[in-house]
Amino acid sequence: MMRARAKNPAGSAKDEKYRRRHDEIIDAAAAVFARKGYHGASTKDVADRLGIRQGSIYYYVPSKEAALEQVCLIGVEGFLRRLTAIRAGGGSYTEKVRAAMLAHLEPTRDRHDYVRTFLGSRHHLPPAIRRNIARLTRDYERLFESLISEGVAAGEFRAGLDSRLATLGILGMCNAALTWYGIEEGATIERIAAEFADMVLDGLKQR
Amino acid sequence: MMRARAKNPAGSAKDEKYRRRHDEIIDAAAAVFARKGYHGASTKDVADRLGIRQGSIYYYVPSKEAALEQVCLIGVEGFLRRLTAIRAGGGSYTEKVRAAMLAHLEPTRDRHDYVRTFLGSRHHLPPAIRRNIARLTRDYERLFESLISEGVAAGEFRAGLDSRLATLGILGMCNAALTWYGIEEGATIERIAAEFADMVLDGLKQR
Amino acid sequence: MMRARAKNPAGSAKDEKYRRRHDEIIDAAAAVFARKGYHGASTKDVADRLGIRQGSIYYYVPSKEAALEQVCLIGVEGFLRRLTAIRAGGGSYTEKVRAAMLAHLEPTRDRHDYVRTFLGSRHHLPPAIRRNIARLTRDYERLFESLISEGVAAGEFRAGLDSRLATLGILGMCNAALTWYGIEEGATIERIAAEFADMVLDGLKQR
Amino acid sequence: MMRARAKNPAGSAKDEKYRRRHDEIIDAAAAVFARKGYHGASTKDVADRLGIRQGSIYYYVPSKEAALEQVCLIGVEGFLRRLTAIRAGGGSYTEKVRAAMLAHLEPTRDRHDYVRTFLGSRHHLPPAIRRNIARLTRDYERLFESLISEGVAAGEFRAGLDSRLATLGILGMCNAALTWYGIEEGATIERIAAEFADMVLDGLKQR
DNA sequence: CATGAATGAGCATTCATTCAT
DNA sequence: GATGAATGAATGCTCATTCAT
Repeated sequence: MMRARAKNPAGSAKDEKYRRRHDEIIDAAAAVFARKGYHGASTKDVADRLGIRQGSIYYYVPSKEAALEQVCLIGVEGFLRRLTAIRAGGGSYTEKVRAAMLAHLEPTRDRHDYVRTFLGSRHHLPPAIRRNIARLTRDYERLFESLISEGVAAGEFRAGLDSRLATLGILGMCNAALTWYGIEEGATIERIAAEFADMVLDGLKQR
Repeated sequence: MMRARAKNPAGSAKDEKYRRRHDEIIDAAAAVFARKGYHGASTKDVADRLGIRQGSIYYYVPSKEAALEQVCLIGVEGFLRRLTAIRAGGGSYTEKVRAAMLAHLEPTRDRHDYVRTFLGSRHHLPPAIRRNIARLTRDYERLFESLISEGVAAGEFRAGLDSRLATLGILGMCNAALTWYGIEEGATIERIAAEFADMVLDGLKQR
Repeated sequence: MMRARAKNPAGSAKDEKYRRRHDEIIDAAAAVFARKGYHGASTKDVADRLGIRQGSIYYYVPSKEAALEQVCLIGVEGFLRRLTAIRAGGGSYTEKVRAAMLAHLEPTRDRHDYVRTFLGSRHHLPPAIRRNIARLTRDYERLFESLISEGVAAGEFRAGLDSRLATLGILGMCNAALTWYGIEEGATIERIAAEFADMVLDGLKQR
Repeated sequence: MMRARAKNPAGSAKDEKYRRRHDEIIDAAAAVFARKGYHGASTKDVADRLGIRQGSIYYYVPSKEAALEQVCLIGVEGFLRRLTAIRAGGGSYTEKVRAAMLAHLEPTRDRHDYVRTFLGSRHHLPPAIRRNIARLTRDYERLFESLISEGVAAGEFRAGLDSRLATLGILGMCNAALTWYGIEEGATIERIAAEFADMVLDGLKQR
């Protein structure tokens, strides 16, 4: 997954310790970026969170921007892979969309700060990397959209459905959960996923 | 409406010119805050956008933070009022939710940068104002939620619906449009509102 | 006394009004310089004190520095003249020193802010003017000192007295009154002058 | 003594180096505050004096205001303590006042810039600290005054003496020395103290 | 006569980054 | 392996000053 290191002392026993520290720093960065935004957060905030000195970060991460990149890469990781698997798997389109929504929400539980940072700060990445990540996102959206358009083609979803807008709507709905997940009481990922899926699949109305 | 001014020399004829310039500056601030985020934007960015010098801003706005406040206040303006009117008006709950979704999306068209800044940067406001605005937001969400829970009570919406989650989902879905409105081709506010309303009210599935 | 004007519209009837406004501005400047110090005071402070706009000051005064100069000139005005008169007048040296102390203190009552500004901010004047004023001060101190050294020569004051230090001590003591005059209750200029004169002339001790 | 540090990494060997640099910076601040006044001095002036960059100061001192506070605290230090000792010690009131004057003047020799800054810039301190220091000053003046009023009560000083004015006069006289100490040739602290004491205790006049 | 509007230089402060040790 | 110390560029903001109207 190409997690570049600042100054990677070759070896294997010591390397382990190095990697651990490195990951702690990225984790702290994710936490403060998620809370304050990339520009609102300082490298000192990150260092303070770990009880180390500001300069020490640079032994593990070459720059603040690189830290953002690494956080974002972890933030997007897996989305595409899992959606690909769902699409390839069995079941109706209804079941696939439901599964896709759950799959989209699960990282919110497991890598909350990473996904939040990705969503909120990815546009502060340097152009090259941003474009790289934008491509991943686009591919992901297209894959999601194909689930819907194929469902329409198969006669399972309503004809005339704008699958692009539907995709953006569903993903937007799910992404919104990042804002209040952990704050709204009793809202587990599973409940959110189920409730949202019921809403968009069957509608709010009484049958 | 309380759009406070930095130094407003009393008067009325010349005052008009002052107000116009003031509004231009707030408008420029909304634009750059929306694009770069509050902390990613500098007062120089705002000044450059107007072809004036950095310091000149301070003739019209007392601080960057105050500019954010003014932008956010314009950003939230009207949401509560219009939703209150919809709720008090006639029609089924289905019609009301549909109307509410359109009403929620319209400011995206008319005050795009303001609403985006409000959504993305309001948590950088000084505590006092942030709390003030948080209250408005909470009231708005509750009002929206009441539309749904009353729809359930009236037997128009599904029993067992979690009206809180439904509200957060619908609003999140609509807010997501701020990200890509103006980029997605052919996606007018009316189409987005209609498509989203169809989706959550009737569901994606074929009947 | 060479009170330079910014743009002096010739004439005589209107000139009166101009001069009045000019003097008001200098007076306001003296007040804020005395309270906040030259660098701690802004031209806006001066304008606010008169209810006029910041820029309007420049119609009457060419610069902040020039305002300081004018305030300082009024602050020193008269000291030398009156001390010269006292020295030329009759009476014992004791009486003359006593009179000189009162004369030195009187401007504190009548032009408090001017004298305070002079004492506290004169070293912020541009070199040329500062030197000019320094000469006045030196002449004044020498004149005062001559009163004492002549008193010694006449056998009226103690032999061995360091007249230079005595002068600096007496003037410093009087100048200190500027700090608390108007605050210390019941301390009129006359009482202060008398008390200080008693102290340095006769000493604190019982005879 | 409470000489707070900006960021003091615990330790003891290296800490010494930090403290030394910190003290150098405070010393430079005292020097430029004494010469230009708090508002007339810039942090760049302080940095230039040490041959470091403006921003580097902030590694040692949290703000310009904090630097002023530290300078002032060093400036007032010891005055109260030493006067208390003099009062508690033996000797006549005449001897005590003489000793007090010397004690008051000694810091002028040893911490010239600190005391000058204290006297000239203390009113620019933030209110909380200013009040704190004002209390110290008041206590000091009262203690000094008690030396005089008790001397009167003991019949050693003239009856009818206004001990408050006498105190303010004596201290003002001594403080004036800050202005010219180091400039007036041959005026050592001891000579100044002695001459001033002779003047106020015995008077200028021949017996 | 005075002002409204703007400027440009300077200021205190922050911050990502570097590097000798 | 990590830090203490410093830097330099940028940032928000203030302020004396100017000038067309």
